[in-house]
Amino acid sequence: MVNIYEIAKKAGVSHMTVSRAFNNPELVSEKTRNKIMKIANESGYRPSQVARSMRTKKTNYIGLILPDIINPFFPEIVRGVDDYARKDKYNVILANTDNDYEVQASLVEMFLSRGIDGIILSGIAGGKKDTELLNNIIKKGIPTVLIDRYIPDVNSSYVITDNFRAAYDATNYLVGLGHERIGVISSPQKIKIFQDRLRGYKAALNDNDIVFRDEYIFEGDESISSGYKTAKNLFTKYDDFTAIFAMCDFMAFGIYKYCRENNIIIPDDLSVISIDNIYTSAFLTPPLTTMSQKKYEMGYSAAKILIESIKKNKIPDTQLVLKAKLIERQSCKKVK
Amino acid sequence: MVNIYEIAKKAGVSHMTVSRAFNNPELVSEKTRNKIMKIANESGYRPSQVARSMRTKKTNYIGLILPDIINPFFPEIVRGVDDYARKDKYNVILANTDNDYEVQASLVEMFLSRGIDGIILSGIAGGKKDTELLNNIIKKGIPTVLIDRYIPDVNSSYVITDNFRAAYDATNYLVGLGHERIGVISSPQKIKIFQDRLRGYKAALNDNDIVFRDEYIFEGDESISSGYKTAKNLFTKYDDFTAIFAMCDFMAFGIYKYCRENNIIIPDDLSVISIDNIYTSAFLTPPLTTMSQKKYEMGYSAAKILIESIKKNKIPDTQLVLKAKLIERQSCKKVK
DNA sequence: TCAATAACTGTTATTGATAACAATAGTAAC
DNA sequence: GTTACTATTGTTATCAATAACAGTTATTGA
Repeated sequence: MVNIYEIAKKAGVSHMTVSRAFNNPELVSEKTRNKIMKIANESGYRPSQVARSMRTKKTNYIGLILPDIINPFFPEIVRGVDDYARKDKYNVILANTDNDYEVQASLVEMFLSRGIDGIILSGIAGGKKDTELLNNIIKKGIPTVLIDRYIPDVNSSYVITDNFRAAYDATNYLVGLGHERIGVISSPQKIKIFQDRLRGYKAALNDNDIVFRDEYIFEGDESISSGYKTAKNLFTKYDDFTAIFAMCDFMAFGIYKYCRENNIIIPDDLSVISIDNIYTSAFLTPPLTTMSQKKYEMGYSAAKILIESIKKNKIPDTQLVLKAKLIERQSCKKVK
Repeated sequence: MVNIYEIAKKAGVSHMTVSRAFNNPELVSEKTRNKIMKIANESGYRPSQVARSMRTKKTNYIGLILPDIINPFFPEIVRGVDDYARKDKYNVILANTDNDYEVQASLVEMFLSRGIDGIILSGIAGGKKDTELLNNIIKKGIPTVLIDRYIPDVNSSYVITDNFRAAYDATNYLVGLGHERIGVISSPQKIKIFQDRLRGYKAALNDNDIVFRDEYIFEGDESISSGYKTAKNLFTKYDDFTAIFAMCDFMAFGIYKYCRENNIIIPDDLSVISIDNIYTSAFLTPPLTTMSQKKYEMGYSAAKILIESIKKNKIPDTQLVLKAKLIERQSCKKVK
């Protein structure tokens, strides 16, 4: 690859003038600039980002760490991040962790060593070690934004859904259809945002004078298979639920599977509502009614918050809470 | 961030010894090495990848260009790429193009300027400009591997499914169930791999002494909505198909939607088979019978081919063809 | 005991850009 | 004609590492 000195030589100027022609064109006379640009084009010259990063201490890379891109919750987030980032000439380094703490930690090491400008962490679990890791990153002064998670006592930026409200609205919708016995297929309660969803469920019941029962809560792990298993548990213990509130679409997929295999007709025998609205939920039979999370916007906003703070050279401190929206399809029905 | 000189100073050695301790530990005495490593750890020293890249002309980055990560065909590929890459300490830069040629070209520019070590191109359309772009990259000596595409007359590496065979097997499976009037919802025939699929369909008909009819082919664009529209076209023109072969799962999703809205029962009234096996196809009602493409393996192998060739410092020249596998679910039925 | 060799460690140059400061030329004002 | 200023361009140092080569010990064998 041709470098800045060769271009300078061909154009009969110093390399600094070439550098300026690219980075501060207003400092170079139009005539010189045109000449330089012409020669640069002809020679296929491109300023080396590596050399530039060496000097400026900025790489224009942001790291995006998530559990598993195969989970359909994430691609839209990734797309949002990439779209915003590229507008500003940043590139996204994607990495999957499978929620493995060691992997997460080694990725952060790798990113630091690469001098990336900021990190977006999606779906970090929030245990003790995660908290420690996050604190460490923040202490090092690397701008970081969380997506779909927040960690109490850690002062970091994040973008989340109003989870309390989403669960409240979902539950309220079911109650509005006449349901009173509503089971919950819950995501792990050790994670803060799922506690918020449970609180939303409780609050909605309470506001409708329905008694909350702890034994109606069945906890899974966010996978389809755990939705299936948990539904099975639920139905072996009780057979009189008229509705289920699942905390994520994936677990609703598992419920659908269980119901199909056991001749439980959705929505005639059972209403199902969940939270997420992943891309294929509309194509289940019946199409899934769900609280749509603004996944693309979460990614887009997180990238915006991150990159703006990188440019201002300060740690981001924005907390953004987005509203979920009820997508009424056909998995819920009025109870007789 | 602390640099190599500070570590050298603290350890009472030259910076080269520190460099060697990290890169060629066998050249440094155990005693010195341990001391250096201890000090490096305590100081939180990490060799700067940027400076290293500056000198070695290798960045350990690979670029992954694809149309749209939201399309469920791609996440598994991405996962495969990332998994292989990270084993070898490479990181993946992800970028979406929406099949826009300009975006594609500017990404390639960006990647070149960043000095990435290789490119994986997934789902490149294959028109004249794409061919030109690809030829350009190859001419520059940047290792490149295509996924799910190959371009005639361009001598590049690729990883694809045996598309002829996949379509042949799908069609043959339908014929085996007694179907003779089999419509095709086709992906764009300007793309080579889809021509191969059509040839597979024809060959299977031919081998079973069924006459091929051009007017049974309806071309869509790989989206769900085009599957829907194309199905509509098909059913307004004909009402006696017993089966449809869709060239991708997404278009099968569209067919399902059309059928649900028009009281056509799958598989009683219509058998549907397709190619892909994206993650949620198993959760349609009825679960979709489809030829599973080894998406994860495609990504993994492409990364392997690419990175191995990067390490050997030569252009990759491997063409890998993977077999698709029939996943028999419940969308196809014996015809009476 | 000394030369030859092996095992380590060090010095200097280099990578391709930008930062900081220096210098020059040209123009306007006095 | 000199000064002051602006616009433009140039020189040198710097960023943090590795490459290439040079040196220094330590060890071995005759």
